[in-house]
Amino acid sequence: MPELPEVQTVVNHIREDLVGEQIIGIESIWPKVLHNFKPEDLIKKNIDTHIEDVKRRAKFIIIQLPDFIIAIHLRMTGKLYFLNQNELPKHASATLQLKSKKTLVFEDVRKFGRFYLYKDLEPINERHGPEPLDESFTSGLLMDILSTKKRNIKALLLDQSVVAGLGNIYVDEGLWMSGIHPNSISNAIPKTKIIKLHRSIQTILMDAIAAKGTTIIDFSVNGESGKYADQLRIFGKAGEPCQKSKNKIKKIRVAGRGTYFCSKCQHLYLTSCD
DNA sequence: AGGCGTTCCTGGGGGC
DNA sequence: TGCCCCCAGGAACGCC
Repeated sequence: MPELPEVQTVVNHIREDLVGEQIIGIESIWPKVLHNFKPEDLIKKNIDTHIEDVKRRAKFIIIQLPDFIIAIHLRMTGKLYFLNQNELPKHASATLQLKSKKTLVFEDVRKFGRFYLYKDLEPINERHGPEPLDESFTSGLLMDILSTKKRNIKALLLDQSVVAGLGNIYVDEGLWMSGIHPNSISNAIPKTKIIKLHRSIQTILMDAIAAKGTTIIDFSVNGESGKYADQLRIFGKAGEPCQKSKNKIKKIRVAGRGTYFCSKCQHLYLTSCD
């Protein structure tokens, strides 16, 4: 399940080859993959324009052209990479044909991933919170966010309109590292713990990007895959001993998601005491 | 406001 | 071995 580090890894991987390219065709093999446009709409707009930049915002891959953007969301199983054989993979949802004869393929087993055509980032910005690795995302900002809401902390951190880019894996990791029970109520968490949570989120995301993510991402020929899986401390480890307390890691359901935690290390804050 | 259920999908795991 | 059932989950949406 691609989250911020996995999306950043994809961007880092394809960016150099894509900047300066021209898109000469788009094929939607699974028609629903194009959420708000048709292939002709894109081609009409695209004559003689070059890709200016490829970047990430929240969990979107942003292909920036002079007058519009293509935003790609991988959802659960989306993969975006340059095709280097003749036949398309079994679960190809769409392809972008480039002037250099390269083909960018979007492969997506569960077909949740989508392409969006927008004038600019505004439609994405208006439904997304701050980037957790931005300078503007301070511990003070996180404190404001948590204290002004009375919400389940895991649900809140998964909410893209509150903080952008976090998903199930990195939320569990962050809550474990900062010693906060996933069922805690946001405005009951003490300040010192919020500072710890802030630092944990940033550390975990940076380490995961450095390791090229957790999810196995097939980059075609060299089959590069994320190595952060080796560094996970809590996610997917039900029944194993916690690294800190040796207590048995539990799996429960929080905010509709499978949630891993250590009942000894992670304190449940339900009512404000300061 | 916020929690919860539903929808979209398919591969894979559990149970028998 | 084989088959069926159900689950996993990001985000949008509707309902209470």
